[in-house]
Amino acid sequence: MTEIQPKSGTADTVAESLERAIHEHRLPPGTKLGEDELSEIYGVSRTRIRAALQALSHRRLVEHQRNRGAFVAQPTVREAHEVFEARALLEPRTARSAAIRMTDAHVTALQAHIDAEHAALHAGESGRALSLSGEFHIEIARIADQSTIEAIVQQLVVRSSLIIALYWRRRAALCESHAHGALIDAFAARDGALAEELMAHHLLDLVTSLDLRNQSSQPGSLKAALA
Amino acid sequence: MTEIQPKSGTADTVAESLERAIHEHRLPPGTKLGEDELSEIYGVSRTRIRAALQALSHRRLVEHQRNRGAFVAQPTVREAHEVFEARALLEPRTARSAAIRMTDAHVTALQAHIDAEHAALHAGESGRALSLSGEFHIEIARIADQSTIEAIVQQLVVRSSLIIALYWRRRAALCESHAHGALIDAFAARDGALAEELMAHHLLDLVTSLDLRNQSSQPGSLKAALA
DNA sequence: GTGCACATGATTGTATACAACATCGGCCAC
DNA sequence: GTGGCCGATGTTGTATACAATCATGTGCAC
Repeated sequence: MTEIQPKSGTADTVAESLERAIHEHRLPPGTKLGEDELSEIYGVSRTRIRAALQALSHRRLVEHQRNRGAFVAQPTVREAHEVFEARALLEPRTARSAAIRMTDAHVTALQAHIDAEHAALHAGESGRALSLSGEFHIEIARIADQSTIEAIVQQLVVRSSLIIALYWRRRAALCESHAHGALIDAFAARDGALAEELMAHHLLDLVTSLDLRNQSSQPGSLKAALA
Repeated sequence: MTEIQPKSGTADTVAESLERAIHEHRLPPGTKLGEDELSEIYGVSRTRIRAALQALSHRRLVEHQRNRGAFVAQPTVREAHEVFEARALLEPRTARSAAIRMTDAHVTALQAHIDAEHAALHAGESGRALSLSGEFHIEIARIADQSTIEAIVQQLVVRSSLIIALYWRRRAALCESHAHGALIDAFAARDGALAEELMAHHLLDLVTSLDLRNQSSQPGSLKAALA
C-alpha cells in the first residue's frame, strides 16, 4: 500500500486523510481498507478507524460489506450519471451566485488554484492535479457563501473523482483547465449568466469524456482480461 | 417471541427510528440524546447508539458537542436559508423529470400520500402529517429515478422539518396541501414545465412562511425573554 | 486429478471496562 | 450575600477483549 501521511490524529483527521488519498487516486476504487492495517498506519486504535470508515461510508466514498470489510467505492455507471445529474442542477446556478459575490481577492485565489494545478501536472503528480481541479469547484461554492451546497458539492466532487478513475476515456486531463480558465474570465468580468452557462457546459463535457457504456468493470472483468 | 422482528435494533434501525422521531417533531430541536438513555430505550448497547448518532450527525440532524453529548440539531437562520436554497436548485428540475417518467400508478400513490396526510391532520397527529408532507417531496425524487438526488433531498427535507419546528410562523400547516394538490394535477397531465414552476413557487412559499429574522432563538434568548 | 468437507487463521462485529471531561452541589473567603 | 474554589457524580471518549463470520489451505474420497 502506498505510504499515507502517518500523521496521528482524531477520527476526523483520519477520514480527511483517507478522503484526500481517494480524491488523488492514491487509493483506487476497490482497494480494501483493512481496519488493523489502517490502525497501524495511522497509529490509532481500531475504534477511530471504524468511525472514520463509517463517515466515509455515509458519503458513499467507501462501501461496507458485512463481515468482509470496507473498500474504496466503485460507483456504477448509473451512479455516475446520477452524480453528474446532481452536479448539473447545483453547480451552474451556484457559479452564478459566486460571480455576483466575487471579489478581486477571490479571482486571484482561483487563478492561483489553477496555477498550482498546472504545476502539479507538469511535476507528474496527476492525482494531485485532479484533486486541485476538483477543489476548484468546491471553492466556487464557498465563494457563493453557501456552506450547505458546498458540503454537497464536495461529496459529489470526490465521488466524481472515483468515477473518473473508473471510466475516464482519454489519458490527458489537460483539456479541463481551459474550461476553468474560461470560468475565471467570466468571474473576473462578474458575468453571472456566462459563468452559469460555462459551468453547465463544463459539466456536460466532463460526462461526455467518460466511457459510460454498461460494462460492469467490477471484479469480473474476465472477458476484458482474456481478450 | 420477541424475536419476530428480525435484527430489530441494528445501528441503522436506531438511526432510522430517531430520524423519524425528529421528522415528526417528537424530538424537538435541542433535545439531549443521552447515550445511556437511548441504549436502555432501544435495548441495545452504547456502541450501536453511538454509531446511529454519528450517522445522524453526518446528516446534520444532530449536533455533537465534545464531552457533552449529542443534541437534536438547531439550525440557524443562515442554515435555514441555505437548506431552502439547495432545495430550490434541486427539486424543481427534479419535479420536471418526475413528470416525464410519471405513470398512473405513481399518480395514485402520490394522491394516497396526500390523503394519508389529511387523515393524520384530522386525527390531530400534526407531526405525522408534516412528516408525510415531507415524504411527498422525497417520493418525487424517487419517481424521477435519481437515487443520489433522492438521498440529498431526503436529508434536506428532514432538516427543513427542524427549521419548521424552530421558525414556523403560522400554526396551521393546511395551506401546504393545496400546493401538493396542484402538483399532482401537473403530474397527472404530464406537464413537466408546470410541475417545475409549481415546485419552485411552493418552496418559495415555504420560506416566506417562516420567521427568519435574526433572532438567535438559541438558549441565550435573554434579550427577547427580558423585553 | 477433481471436488468437497473441514479445520485453521484472519478479520470484522459487539460489548464492556476504564479514563477523561463536564456539570453541579456545597463550602469557604471576602 | 456574592463570587469563586473544589470535590462528588454522571456522561462521554477510547481502548481492548471476546464472539461471530469469512477466507484459505489441507486432506480425503471418488
